[in-house]
Amino acid sequence: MATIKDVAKLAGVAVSTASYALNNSTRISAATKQRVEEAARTLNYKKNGIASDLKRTRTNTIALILSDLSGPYYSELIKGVQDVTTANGYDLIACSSIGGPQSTAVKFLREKRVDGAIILANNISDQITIESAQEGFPLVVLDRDIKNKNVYHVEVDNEHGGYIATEYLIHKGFRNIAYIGGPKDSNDNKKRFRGYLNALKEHNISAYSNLNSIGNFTREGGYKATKLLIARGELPEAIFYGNDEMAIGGLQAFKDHQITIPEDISVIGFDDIQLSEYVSPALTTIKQPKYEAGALAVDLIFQIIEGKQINEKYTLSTELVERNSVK
Amino acid sequence: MATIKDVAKLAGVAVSTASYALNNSTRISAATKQRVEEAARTLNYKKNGIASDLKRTRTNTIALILSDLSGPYYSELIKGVQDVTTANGYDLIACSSIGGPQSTAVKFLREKRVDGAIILANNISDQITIESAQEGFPLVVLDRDIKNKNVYHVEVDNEHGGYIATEYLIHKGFRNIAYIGGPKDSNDNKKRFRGYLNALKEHNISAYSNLNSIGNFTREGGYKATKLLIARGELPEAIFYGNDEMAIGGLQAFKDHQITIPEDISVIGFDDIQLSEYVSPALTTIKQPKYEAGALAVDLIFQIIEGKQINEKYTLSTELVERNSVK
DNA sequence: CTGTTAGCGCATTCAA
DNA sequence: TTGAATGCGCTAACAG
Repeated sequence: MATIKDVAKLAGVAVSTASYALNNSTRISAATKQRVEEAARTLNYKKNGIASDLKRTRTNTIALILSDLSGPYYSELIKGVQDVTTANGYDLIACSSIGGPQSTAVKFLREKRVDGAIILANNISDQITIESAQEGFPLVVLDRDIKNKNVYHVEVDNEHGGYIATEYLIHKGFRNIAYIGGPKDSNDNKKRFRGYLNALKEHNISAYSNLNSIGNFTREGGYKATKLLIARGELPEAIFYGNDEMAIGGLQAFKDHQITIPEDISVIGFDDIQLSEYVSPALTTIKQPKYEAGALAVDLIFQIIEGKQINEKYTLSTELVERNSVK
Repeated sequence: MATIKDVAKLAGVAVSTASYALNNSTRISAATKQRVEEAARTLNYKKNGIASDLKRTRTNTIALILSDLSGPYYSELIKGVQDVTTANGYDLIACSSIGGPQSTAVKFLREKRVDGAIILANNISDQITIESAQEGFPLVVLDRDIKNKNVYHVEVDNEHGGYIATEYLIHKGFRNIAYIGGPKDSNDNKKRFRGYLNALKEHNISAYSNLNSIGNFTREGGYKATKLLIARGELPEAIFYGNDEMAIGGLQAFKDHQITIPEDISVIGFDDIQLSEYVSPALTTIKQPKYEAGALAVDLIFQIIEGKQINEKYTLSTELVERNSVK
């Protein structure tokens, strides 16, 4: 494996000259540059990026920590991250936090292998996040609240989203509205539920018997929770599912029982995942500004890298998407 | 930022001792080890992974090169890659090849930042792939044929897949079968088309007027190609779309024109993406063994790293998934 | 415009 | 069991 030394030797110049030539420094004459490039080509020289990074004490890359590289896929959000990173001339790598402390994600978080990181991974502990955050290593968290120096936070307004979902159902004339929620320890879920309660309270409507923290944010969870609801025999007029996956599971359960949506019962979800447009009926839901969240997250990283002072928390707003699952 | 020197100083030992202690060498007494670990903790020491990698001349990580981190999402394939990588104690990072020669992917491919790479990115040129392949840097390509030393190749049998798709339609009694294809320069597309032609020829059926390389493998491309077909006025009895995305676009176009599937015309796709199960009607398609392909790809990397001799090409077979889009 | 040289932070060899 | 010394490959300050 040829190193820059070999290239320099073959070109008959000093190592530094070779380095300058290869890195497009202006201080090198065209002739020398040519010679060095030619030498590099004949030796099939490839620079060792690791050595380069070590020397410069920066990597020019940002890590995106995901709970699982194989999905669930926050496509829009990643697009936002990707676009802004590229626009700033940085590189982006994605890694998974499967495996907890042994995971690739933790390795990258801990070992200064990147210049900053964005975390969108519920399976990474707050502790690891806090331990990794340091002066000069900006960390932006997207899916939780962490109060800690050097940890910044972008979130969508889940509470208000829960509020407008419920408000919408109330405006449609429903009074008996159930909330089928996700995991108890999910921050997003808590906030959506709170929004739901607030909207009800504002209209002096009492909440439907609690089905929070039963659906687990999965399609299957939504299916089972809905089956349970049906088995109880007292269906509400409308259901607000904590996320679209659960709502889609619910749609399936209703279909199994010949209950038609939205004629018999109205359904609203949360997230606006791609699938929600394709299920039948198309799912009315709350859309999150995912692209913007991703873009903002990286933008914050760059601001911190540039030494600017920024807030430790940013909140983006949600929006109703009307489709066909509410009567 | 504390380095290992600082830790050693605080613990009152030599740097090497600190290194051994931190890396669980047996040659360090328990007492010393404790002292070093404590020092590391109080200084909030984090090792510099880059320096470590440079010294050891290996990174213990594999790169997965994708055309775009934000999808299209080869979920199953990535899962295969991920599982096997983790099982071998290696780390996995994903990076995108958007931006061509300036992309993160190329940087990782060229600069020895990883111990091996798997390429699933149509937007990376053969030339870059070939240039990057070297002794000691195994490269596995998943979406094209490259004949070159040190480049290995895992593919699904697209030709046979195209064959069984067409064969299936013929068996259902159709004679007038169109193929709507993807990009002209796509290897997968070429092979699927060839399989289509072979099946027709075997039954002495002539091909429908060529619509190959019109659909671009995108939903929108499939939509437009189908619109064109409809505008022509002479609909075939059945259509074989080069991939599911295009087929789904086609379904939409037919819906726009009140043409019902499969009553009026039969449709078959290729890939078995997640969505194909949810569209209406559910899409009959050809399933690729994606998980296996991903798993095999990494497995090959490890075999090469271990110095074993392997074939330069592996082919996996496809399978028909019957749903409701063929009459 | 080009060459000499000192580290970047760490792991590891060799002596003690 | 520990410590001193070396160098992984590269960049950049400095000198010429």
